[in-house]
Amino acid sequence: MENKRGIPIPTIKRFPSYLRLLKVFKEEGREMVSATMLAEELGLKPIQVRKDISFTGLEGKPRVGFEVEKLIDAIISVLGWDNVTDAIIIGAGHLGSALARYEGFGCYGLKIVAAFDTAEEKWGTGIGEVPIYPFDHLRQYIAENHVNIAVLAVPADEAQAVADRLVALGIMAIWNFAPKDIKVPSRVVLQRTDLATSFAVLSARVKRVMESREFSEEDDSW
Amino acid sequence: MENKRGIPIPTIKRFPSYLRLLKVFKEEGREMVSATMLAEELGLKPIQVRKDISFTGLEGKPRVGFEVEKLIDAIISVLGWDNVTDAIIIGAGHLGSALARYEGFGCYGLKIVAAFDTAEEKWGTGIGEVPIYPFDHLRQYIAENHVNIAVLAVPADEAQAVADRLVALGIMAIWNFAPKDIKVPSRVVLQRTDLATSFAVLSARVKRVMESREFSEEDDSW
DNA sequence: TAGATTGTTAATCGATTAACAATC
DNA sequence: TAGATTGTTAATCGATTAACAATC
Repeated sequence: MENKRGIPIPTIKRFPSYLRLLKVFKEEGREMVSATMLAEELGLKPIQVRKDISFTGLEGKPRVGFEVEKLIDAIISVLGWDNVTDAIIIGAGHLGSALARYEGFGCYGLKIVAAFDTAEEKWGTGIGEVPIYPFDHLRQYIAENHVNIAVLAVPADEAQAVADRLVALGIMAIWNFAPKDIKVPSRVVLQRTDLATSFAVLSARVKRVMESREFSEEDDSW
Repeated sequence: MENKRGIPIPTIKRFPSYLRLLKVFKEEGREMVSATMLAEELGLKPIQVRKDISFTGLEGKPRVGFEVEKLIDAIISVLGWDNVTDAIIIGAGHLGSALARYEGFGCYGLKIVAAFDTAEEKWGTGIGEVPIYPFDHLRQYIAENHVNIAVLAVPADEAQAVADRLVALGIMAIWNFAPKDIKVPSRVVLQRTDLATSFAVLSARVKRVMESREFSEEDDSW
């Protein structure tokens, strides 16, 4: 049974890694897999993997583990990746285009159906299979195609204004790639993928390693 | 004073948001800012902002807050963004190219100095200012230019092999954008930016909202 | 001065990890 | 059977939050 708060975010974040690995195992014809083995491959602790899996509700067999296929289905199900969801990309610049072409989204049940941009010369063209429309078509497109998710890939200084507009048009979730913290009403799901955040963690860890190396060198002189 | 483990990762992750906002304030000519105000703007709690700032070692003034400029410097310093670090991009596909062109890296003290790709037709060309070299030049380039950080933007099935090679060539940190969990020795800093992880959180939250809406509808019938 | 804000210490909360009985 | 693995319950750990004295 799920707890009131639902599955913990850290667990959710580990699910895609499990899923990728499980798909490899399935390809290899493996039918059962133990938490121990998954943990080994992903550099996690077995108990953590077991705990994570328990949130899917799937039960394993002592001594053998879990059915690969059922585990895949269970994870896909809790993530809500079993139904394809349409999404639009706002901003067809370098990043927006790269995202529009990204094939991995298919695995997540995400389908990019259109891109929108202010640049007139892009209208009517496309990024791979994804057509590019003018900004002004947003309202009509969202209404006609029942799009719930928008991927925001516009410059930082336009992000808030565009988000406001998306919210006004009834968008339910915004995946924000702009390097800007935007505000949306609480009913709208806002997810950030911020390069700065990710790089900050890397920087801090690199800095720590450098400093510990300096210390070791100093220690040598003793 | 820093604790033994260093600054908590959640705090590190919030620093870039503070930094962006502080720069806006600086632009506007504001000299002092309170934790209360930063919290308000970013949707955080004042106490959390104060706690985070305390890790920089900067002291504020009761009633007024912190000096904007000093706070900016303090955050840049703890993140290690005060010195420019050279980095190379491995893989000049759509994502690699978008990353190579990304201007925001400058603010983080990150400079992309070269890209490497296996595709012969790309050699000698460039992405914006960034030259593209063949894979075989990696060893020489890293040795001659003392590059410590590599941005990995290759297909998932090549990621591990390329990472192994980078590690062998003495790379200190790998920023992995490939949708694959790779293994590196513990001395190498590995940072993932995984679209699947980010989207998983979004999906789970969207799913939760949808389910709660279903419940509300059911509730209506009572 | 009065009151907003800081910084510290303690309480709370949530996730991870440990311990261990149940199971095949 | 013996032993590896599961699932649960309790302990630990770390981050967030609350409470409050200190300060300008």
